[in-house]
Amino acid sequence: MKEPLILHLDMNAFFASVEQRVNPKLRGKAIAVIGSAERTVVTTASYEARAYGVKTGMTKYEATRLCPNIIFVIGDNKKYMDASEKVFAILKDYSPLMEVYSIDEAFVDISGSLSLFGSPENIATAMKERIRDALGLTCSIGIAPNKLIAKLASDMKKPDGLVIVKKEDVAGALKGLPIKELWGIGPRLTERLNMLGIYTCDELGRSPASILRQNFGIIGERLCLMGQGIFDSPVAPVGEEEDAKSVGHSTTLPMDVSDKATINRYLLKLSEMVGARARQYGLKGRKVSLTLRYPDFFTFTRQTTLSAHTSDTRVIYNAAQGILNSMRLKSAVRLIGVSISDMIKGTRQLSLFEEDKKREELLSAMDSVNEKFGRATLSWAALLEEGETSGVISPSWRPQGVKRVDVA
DNA sequence: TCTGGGGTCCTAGGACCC
DNA sequence: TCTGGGGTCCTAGGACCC
Repeated sequence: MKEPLILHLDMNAFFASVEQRVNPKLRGKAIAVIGSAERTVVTTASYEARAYGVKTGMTKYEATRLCPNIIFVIGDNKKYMDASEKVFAILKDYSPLMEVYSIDEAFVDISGSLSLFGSPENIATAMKERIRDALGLTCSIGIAPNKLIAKLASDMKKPDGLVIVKKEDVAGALKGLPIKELWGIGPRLTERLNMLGIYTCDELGRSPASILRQNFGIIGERLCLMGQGIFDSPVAPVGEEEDAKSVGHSTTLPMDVSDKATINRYLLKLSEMVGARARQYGLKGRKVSLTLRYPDFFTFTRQTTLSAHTSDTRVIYNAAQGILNSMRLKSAVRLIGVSISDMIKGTRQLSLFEEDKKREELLSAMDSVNEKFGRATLSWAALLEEGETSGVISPSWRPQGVKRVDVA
């Protein structure tokens, strides 16, 4: 039986590095990739900007205060998707067991790759060289007996790091390590564990499973094992991913809006984005959720269950609108979101009624145009009419986030 | 000129049925 | 005039991740 050997790769300051590659004027400069022109936050800061303390999640105002010369770049997910795919293609050359974890992270099970490619060091070094040659980008790699420790290891040295934690060194790596460093232990769990007198991973590993189970239920036992560096979740290779369990889009409005007609236009836009993507995936959902956020950031969700699964824009829109009409808004809203869940694989059954058939043909025609010319090219008439007169949705309005997932 | 967007998983409580 | 409990479905919210 082979020793399990898992590699985790994490691209360094990915979006910012891609922008610096594409535009030489940005190289060596403090830049931050942001989501949109206004009401946005830093998505990724370049290392030059990080030196000033600029971090993900900061507002433009905060970033500028720390680093007056910072250059803001509005993100272009297509670029990052392209770079991402090239990176993953390289990784796949070293093992078929490659799991894409996010746009800039992947796990590779290299247990069976050693006879072909040599030592773990050789494999990691080769990957890094090829990524640098092909894309001009650096990454950090961690190699360990499982995903948990591999992810920890890739985080230990940045940028351009390579850290290998052997089986016999796992306990040493966890000794004295704050629990919040572990994948899956966030601020809330850290606080609750601290209250039990548990601060480090080795303390977590030594804690009685019964105490943890009592306090954290089903995840208690897992926590104890994680503290010991035990984690048996396998690498789920590309092509064997599960279907999406929900599909949603949300947007923070350029300004707070209380007018229901305006909110409805956004609902229609978001419903179309959700429906289009669900149809692209061949999925249908039976629950429709509406998320709203007030200016004070109070955020809440209301959902409704449909009588049948759908990916039809109109059905999603009507459901979202129904939810909206059933409540009384306390104030203007700053964010609107629509999502569908409780999904099934869309069975390509023939419509019973001619009306439905026409609708489906229309939807599929719209999708193919959207594929070619971008999401916002075609829209519902109501949206365009209202949008022009009110000016709230400008013709250049582009849904953020949709490209990240949609552009192949 | 405060505070993005896309997800997964788990829990808790109420309705309803047997 | 009281007593029960299991199971499912549904909604809402929160923790966590990138």
